[in-house]
Formats: sequence, C-alpha cells, structure tokens
Amino acid sequence: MGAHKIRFYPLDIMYKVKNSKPLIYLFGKTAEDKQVCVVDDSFRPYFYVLLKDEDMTDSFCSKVKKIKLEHKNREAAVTDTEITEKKYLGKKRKAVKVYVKIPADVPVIREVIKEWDMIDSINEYDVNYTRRYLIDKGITPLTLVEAEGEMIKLKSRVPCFKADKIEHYSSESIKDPKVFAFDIETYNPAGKRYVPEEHPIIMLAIYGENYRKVLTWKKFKTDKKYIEFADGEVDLINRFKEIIEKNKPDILTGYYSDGFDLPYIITRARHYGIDLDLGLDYSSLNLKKGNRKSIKITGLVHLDVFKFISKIMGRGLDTDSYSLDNVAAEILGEKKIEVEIDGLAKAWDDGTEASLDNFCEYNLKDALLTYKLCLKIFPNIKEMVKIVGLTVYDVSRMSFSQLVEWYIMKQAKDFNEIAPNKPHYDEIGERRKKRYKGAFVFEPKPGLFKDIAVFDFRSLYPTIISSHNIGPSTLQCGCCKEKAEHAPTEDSKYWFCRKKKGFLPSIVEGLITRRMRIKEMLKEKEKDVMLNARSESLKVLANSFYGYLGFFGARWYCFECAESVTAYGRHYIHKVINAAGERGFEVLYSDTDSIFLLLGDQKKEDALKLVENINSKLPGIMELEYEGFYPSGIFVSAKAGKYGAKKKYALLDDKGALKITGFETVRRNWSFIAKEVQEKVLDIVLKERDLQKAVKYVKKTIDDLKDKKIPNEKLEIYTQLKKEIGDYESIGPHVAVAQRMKNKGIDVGPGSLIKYIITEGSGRIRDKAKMKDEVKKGEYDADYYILHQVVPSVERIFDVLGYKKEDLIAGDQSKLGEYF
DNA sequence: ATTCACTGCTTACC
DNA sequence: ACTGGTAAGCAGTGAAC
Repeated sequence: MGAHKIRFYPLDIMYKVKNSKPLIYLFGKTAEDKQVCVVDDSFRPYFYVLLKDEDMTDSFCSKVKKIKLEHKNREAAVTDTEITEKKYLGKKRKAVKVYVKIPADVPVIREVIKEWDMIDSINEYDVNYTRRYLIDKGITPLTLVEAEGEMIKLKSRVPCFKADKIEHYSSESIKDPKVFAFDIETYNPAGKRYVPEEHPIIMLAIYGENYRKVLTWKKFKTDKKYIEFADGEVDLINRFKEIIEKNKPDILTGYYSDGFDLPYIITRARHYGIDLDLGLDYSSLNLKKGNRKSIKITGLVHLDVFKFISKIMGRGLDTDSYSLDNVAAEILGEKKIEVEIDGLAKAWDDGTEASLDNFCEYNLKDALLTYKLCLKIFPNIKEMVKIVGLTVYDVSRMSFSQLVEWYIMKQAKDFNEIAPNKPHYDEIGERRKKRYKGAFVFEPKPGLFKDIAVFDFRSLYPTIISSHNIGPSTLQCGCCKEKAEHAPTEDSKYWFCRKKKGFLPSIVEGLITRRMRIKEMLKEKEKDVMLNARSESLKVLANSFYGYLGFFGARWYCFECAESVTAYGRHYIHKVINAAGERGFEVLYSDTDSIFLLLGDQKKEDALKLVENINSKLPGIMELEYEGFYPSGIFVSAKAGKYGAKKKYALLDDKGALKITGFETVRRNWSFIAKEVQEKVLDIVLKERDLQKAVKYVKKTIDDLKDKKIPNEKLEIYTQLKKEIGDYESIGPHVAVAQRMKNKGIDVGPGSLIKYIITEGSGRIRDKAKMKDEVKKGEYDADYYILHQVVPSVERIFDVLGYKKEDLIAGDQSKLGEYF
C-alpha cells in the first residue's frame, strides 16, 4: 500500500452512513494551507449499560447481542459488547459498552432494552456521534492532527483522504483561517416588519482580506469599484454562491446571521428554487430549528459573531444592547455609517443614485465591522475550542452550562468516568423548585469615605470547590462518615470526602492552576493575545462550575454541592470581616467575595499584613488578594428605608478614575438625562468635593428640562420585553408601548428593546409613554423627568452630604424649585 | 378618590 | 431551558380607607 501521511487542522466534522456503516468526515486545512476532507470509517457508535448485579454481565451481553429488528427499512442491531471497568459517581463499576451499527441505532436499541429488569441504568446514549468521535479520539478542532492513509475519490468540493490511522499530533493550532464576512440589506418599504417571503434582498456585502464587494441589482452611476451590479435578485444570490465557492473561506461570518441574514437568504433562494449547496460535500445550508435557530454549512465554519458575544463575552461589555453599532463601538472603537435605513426602500424605488451609493457603502461597512469583530474574538473562540474540544460551530453557540458540561465530558474520558444522564421532564420540574441560600452582602453605612482598601478572594467558588473537594462523587462518602468536616450550611448535614480527590474538584483545580501558570507568563508579556484569551476562557469555565452544579439541566447536578459552596463562601467572608474588625479596621462593605476596609489611621501595609495573616490560614488554593486602593468612595441609603443600599456605590481610584457600581448611571432602564446628572454629581462630589457646584449643576438641568431644552434622545428609556406581550400580568410602560407598536405592524416580541419617552398628559405613566418616533421635540413631560428621573437619581447622594430628603422632594415642584 | 402594602418586572452585582 | 442567589427600585394592582 502506498500509504502516506498528512497533517491538518480540523475545522468541521460530520458523518454519513454508507452501506450501513457510519463514516466520519473531518474537514480542515492542511499544514500547507490546502483544504482537505479526511474520512474515517473505523469508529463505531456505542453506549454504556450498568447492571444491577454485575454477575449478570455475561448473560446480559449474550442477550443484548441477539437483538435485531427492522427499523425504517433497515436492520438495527447490536454488533458487539465489551466489558469495561469504569467509575460512576465515585464508585467503581463494571460497565457494558454496547456497540451498534450506526448512530441512529442507539435510541432504537435503547428503547428495546430500557425496561429490562437487570439494567440499573443506560448511559451516554445521547452523546452526539461526531462529538463522541472527537472526545474518544482525542482530536481537538483547530489543532494539528496526523492521518495516515491515501487519497480517494468522493463527491466533494475538496480533495478527500481516507484515513487508516488518525491521531492528535501536536497542540499547535491553525494560524490565520481565511475569514469572509457578509451582510444583507433587504427591501422593507414600511420599515417595520421583515417579510422574506415577499421582499427581496437588494444588497449583499462581502468582506475578506483583500476582498470587498457589494452586490446589488439596480443599476446606478457610481465610481465605487467594489459595487457589482447583478441581473436581479436571482443573479445576486447565485453570485454570492459563486464568490463563496471560488474564494473558499474557512470561516463565513455574519452578525446575527443565524437569526436573520442566512434564514433570509434561504427563504429567498427557496422562492426561486435555487439550491444553496455551499457545503463542501455539496450539501445545502442546514437550518437547525429549535429554541434558537442556527445554520450549519458542512465543511466550512459559519460563525455568528453576535451569538458568541451575546452569550459568552457580553458580560464584560458595558453596552446597553448587542447591536452591531454598539458592540463595534466598544470592542473596535468604530461605528457604523450613519444612514436613515428606513429610507432605503424609497431610494431603491426612486433609483436615487447618491443615496443608493451611500447605502452600498453602509452595507459594506457592516460587513467590514463584522469581519473585524470576528478577527478580534476569534482568539477567544479558538482557546475555548482548544479547552472544551468541540468545533468552532458548536462552541461559539454554547451557553455557559453547555461549555462546562462538554468540558467535563471530555475530561470524563481521561478520568475513566461514565457521564450521568440528563434529567427528564419530571426531574427538571423537581430540581427547579429547589432553592438554597446564596452569598452574604454586608449592609454599608451611608457616607462619604476617604482611603478605602479593597480585597477579594481570587475565584472564591472555584477555589472552594477544589479546596473542600466538593462534587457529587465525594458527597457523604462512607469513608469519612465518622470524623468528617461538615460544610457550614445551617444544619451542617453535608460532608465531602477528605481522602480521595473527587472528579469535579480535580478538574476545577486543573482549570485554576492552569490559569495561574498563564497569569504568571502574562506578567512577562502582558499584551499576548493568545495567553489573555486562554486565561479568559479558563476563568469563564471555572467560574461557571458552581452555577452548573445548581443548574436543573446539568448531568452532574448536585444541589447539596451548590448549597455547600455558598455556605463555605459565607463562612470565609465572615472570617475575613471578623479578622479585619479585630485588627481595628472598620468594614465598610462586602459582597460575596470582596471586602472594603476603611484604613482610618492605619497604613496600607497594615491592611496587607492582615491579608497575609488570613492567607496563611486558608485551606488549599484559596487566596485573598489585594484589589485596589481608593482615596475616596461613597455609599448611599436605600430608597426603601433608612438602611444602606447594597450593591450600589462609587469609588475614586488612585489614578483619578471613577468606578460606579449599581447606580442608575449604569442601568439601561433609566433616561440618559438622569444618568448623566447622576454621574456628574458623583464626579463632582468624589473628585472636587464641591457641593455647591453639584447643586448648581442639578438646578441647571432642572431648568433646562422645564424650558424644554433637553433633546428627546436624552429622555428615552430603554426597557427590554422579556416575554410575549399577552403574557404580562402587569402592564408597565414598555409593555403598553410595545402593544401599540405591534398594533401599528411593527415587529416586536420577546427580546426587543423598547425605547419610549414619557409625554405630557393625564392618567397612568404607561398612558403617557410613547415610542420615541411618535414624540416631537419638547412634547415630553418635564415634571416626570424632574420628579421621577433626575431628582431620585441624585437625592440620596445629596442626602449623604447632609441634605435632608424632605428638603429635596417636599412633594410639590414649587418648593423643589425654591430649593434648587 | 386617595392611600398603601404588595407584586410583577427589569436590571443590576458577584 | 440552556449556570446560581442577592438586591434595588420602578410602575401597576387592588383592597382599605
């Protein structure tokens, strides 16, 4: 045989059944930057069976091997069994690995045997065959793999290679995948609702390295070389296909392309009978329905930048919404081109040259921003792919819980663990009802303070899980029963094994220590993109473990574990609070894992000594860290009573930057004018300590409001619709506005961000709330914005400075006017 | 008709 | 349905006055 070797970076995986045999297709890029498809027919689908009585193993095996049944015109059969020594939730178990012919046989065979009396449980029957392949073979997408075999002929857009042997080669990963970004503009005359069945795609922009193009099909004069005129929409779609086929990108990216662009293109293509067979195996775009639709293109990676940013990276962003404009502004520091997009349909109808030209530029810019965003987030996705071990397509669409679960699934192979099953409907219901106590939050004393030192536990919950060996397999172990250390829950009824490290605590510890090593390396090269991305991915995973333990849908769900983690968390933060008190520090605030100390007449070094002392007593890898020193900070009282408001404070750091937490300033459902005033007041108070200046500023704003000088944009209030309009029991302003929008034919539903302004009039606030487009200049209700927005946002800050609340509000506005 | 305690709802923090 | 609990604070709701 003339077998030879190739090395490649896998990008996508799929399987097909041929002659009753499943074939794995790995699509990727060779080390020489050529596309390739590697085929492997050696991997057999299987699942595990645990028996009640292990002595029955042989009789089970012979019985199960006899199963043969007709299913959908073919014969489903067990091909083999294998007796394996595994671990299941901390116990050694003999597990029978049951092999079947093709993946689709797994549920068929399971259905037959699931009522058999001798069976304790059937496991891993729902593990997707391609994911199973990646895990079992130790193959990580984007990471160098070596295959041995020979080239074969198959119906495919890329050369195919039949592998006799395939294995992970090195951790070296793909360098610069070829990225093409695209974006469409559609004809939308009413400017309200997208109707893909009726309205054509009129522009389609594509952007890649050294490639830019806008396809459109209404001819007009232009000097832009990137504009290409197609002969109508059919031609536009076909050109799009051609361009992708010809340029062979590794990644096709869009912004919300799972939810809008590609479904739209699919609908239009279907309308004309065009086959969008862009898959490298000539398969069509595959729309995966479900709660959140997604679109897969076999062989190349369809990456919806919006999905990954909104699900995983969004936490770190300050933006109010995940619109392309906002996200690009924050991540890239670049905005979209400003156009009145509602005018596109008219410009299209009228054929207004200058206008269409401009819309093309706008279209291209969107594709460009998407392209840049994709390059920017790709290192993060790549590192997550390398850690979790699944494809870019999967990882970029996963939620936190799924990432954690698949990371555990991958580790389970190395730890020889069998995965527990997902809960069924009833079990989910039961789990969802259960609640447990969470973190401790210290009630602050309202006031303006000087010299504050802040400390926090480094990854509190993950380090607790590791240091106290918390996991389902170590819970209530028999070996420690007599002299166990109990978790500090209210009734102290749980303990965790102290003798043997559990599976989950081991892998959490692995994540933390790996990240510590990377942090160490980052000290040398701060800006290293790859290391930063890896550190971030490890952090995201470790931090999600605790939530995963308490998540109703988790395979490794463990209510007692989650409850114990927070109990230990409260225990340790209280220890720190007490120790600080004993050392003569006044504790200003604490939330979950952080503590704010007033230095008073002590020095920073004294506080650091305290931390050192605490650290010497902490178990395992737990550690309290110095977070920062703040020359000035303010805590305010809560609206509801005379107590200090939690989760609401502002600090001035030693570089002069203001750090605002929890205040209206950082909440999107407050008007910009109120947020602006509040931020300014905090700034003046903390930096300049000039009360009169702050008062003057507020007074000026109130006057401007009264004089109708404030533009509408500063008065918009954003509130998200979280469910169907009809499902609301209580109709708030945003729901009322959404209803009226819907009546007008505007497409709003769960997830829509409703923007409204309160206008003059009588009745409830919701009756005065109007969508922003309906409000003309100066039609706003000045009293509302003064009394319900601006004054409430600053009154408790002034309160701290000695002004009585009564003086500020005093019921009617005339008195308010007097004060300011 | 007005007041008030309560609930629903959204969005923050960690 | 797609990680957890803690918390603030709005507007609406409906019973008591």
